[in-house]
Amino acid sequence: MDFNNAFPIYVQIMDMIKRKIVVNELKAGEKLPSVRDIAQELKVNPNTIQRSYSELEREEIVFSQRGLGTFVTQDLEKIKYLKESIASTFVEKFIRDMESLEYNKVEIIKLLNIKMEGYNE
Amino acid sequence: MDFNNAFPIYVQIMDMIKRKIVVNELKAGEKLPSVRDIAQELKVNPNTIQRSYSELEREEIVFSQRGLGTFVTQDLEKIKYLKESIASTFVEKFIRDMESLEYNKVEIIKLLNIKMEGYNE
Amino acid sequence: MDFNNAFPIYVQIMDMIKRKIVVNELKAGEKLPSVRDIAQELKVNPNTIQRSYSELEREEIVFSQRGLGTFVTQDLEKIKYLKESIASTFVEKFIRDMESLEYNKVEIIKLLNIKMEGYNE
Amino acid sequence: MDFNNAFPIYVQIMDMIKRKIVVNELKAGEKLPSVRDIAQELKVNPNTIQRSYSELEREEIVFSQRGLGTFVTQDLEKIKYLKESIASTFVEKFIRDMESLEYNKVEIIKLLNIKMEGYNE
DNA sequence: GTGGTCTAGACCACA
DNA sequence: GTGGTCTAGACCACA
Repeated sequence: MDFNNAFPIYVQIMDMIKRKIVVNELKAGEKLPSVRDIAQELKVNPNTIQRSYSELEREEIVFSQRGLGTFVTQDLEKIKYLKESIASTFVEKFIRDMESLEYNKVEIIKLLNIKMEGYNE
Repeated sequence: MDFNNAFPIYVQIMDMIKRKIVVNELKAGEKLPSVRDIAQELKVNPNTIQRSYSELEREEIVFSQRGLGTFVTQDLEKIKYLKESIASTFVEKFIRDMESLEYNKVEIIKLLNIKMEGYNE
Repeated sequence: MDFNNAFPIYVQIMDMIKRKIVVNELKAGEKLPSVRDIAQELKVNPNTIQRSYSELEREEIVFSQRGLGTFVTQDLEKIKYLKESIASTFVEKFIRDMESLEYNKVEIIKLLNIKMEGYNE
Repeated sequence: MDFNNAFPIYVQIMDMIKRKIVVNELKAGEKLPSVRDIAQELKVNPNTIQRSYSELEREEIVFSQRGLGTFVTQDLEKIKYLKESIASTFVEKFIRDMESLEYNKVEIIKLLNIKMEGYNE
């Protein structure tokens, strides 16, 4: 993972963890790596990871237990909702990009269909 | 305009100019700002702008005339093609993002339609 | 090597490297001297060599690998083609020169034959 | 005309005048432009032109007459010989270039023929 | 160590 | 004034 400076690093780490959660790479109730481990792996300051974890906890996507660690929420509805809201930002970004090129609704759908023609899934 | 460090500045400037060209903010044959002017405006070194302009010239999106300036190509087909290829990268990025969330083709189109319901255009 | 001012230094360096490649002095896949080494040897600024290398990479005659160095292409066809196109420019220049002296086709061939009489190869 | 620094300017001017003589742009016996005129036109120091003229006189290609000016030689044989020796340098340069690419006699003639196929003259 | 990018500043060619 | 090239020197990413 490498960071860009468009967003704070702690936000980029939050996004990475959210992505792992919504694709079940980190399962409901599963323990996240320790702050120290992840800090070492990503070569960032432990305080930065701590901040990511606290914000995720504030968003109720993870919860921490003193002396045990930090865990993915057990609330499957919450995870489903998280996934939908991430998808939502992708969709909105895409529409904004295409409209900045002055493509209209019909054209956007058409281009998307053409590009996905090959895909089965 | 502010730069992130995910891509070289000269590439980000190229992208900005391309965007202005495809939406006709910079018209076919129109003179671009001088290297020095744009450098001052964006607070980057003139060499960096020079690099952006040279690369754009290599891609035949602009052409430069010594002592006169740098100009948008006169080739409308070229501009049309540029617009389509930028749109193409947006579409591909979007599909990749959605698939990373494990959405399939039908779901992607559906989400897009829902989000664009409000739009008339 | 000494430079004349008819062409940019970076172009003259490109030509020198191309010549070495087509006569197998630099073999397919072989590592080129580092930017810094060649800069010191030719007493030009590393940025100028960097420019030569980038342009050669754009022409797909060399490829660079971050942290490892810059290498001659592995594509023997490409090298063969390069040799032919350099030869082509020599032939064209020669014809232009001779025609500027108002020699015709038959005379050019004749003069060339006379001059090469001594050669066996 | 623009100069490169591979050869002294006075030599480059000599070459230019020789070329004009051998293609009859400057005819046998014709007056050359005055040193001052040509100096002004080429934006070089009159002494440089003077040197070119003196060298050309030493080579008996021009002759000067006090108070009248400098004139192309009347000796047509001399001009013919000059033309042949210039052609000779072109031929030799060409052969050297092609041999540096490791082309042999047969290949050189062949390439030349191919390139001149289209020409009638 | 190796290539890649960027700034600062100079000078040139061309109009 | 405008683009083009070059030097000097810094810092970064990657191995």
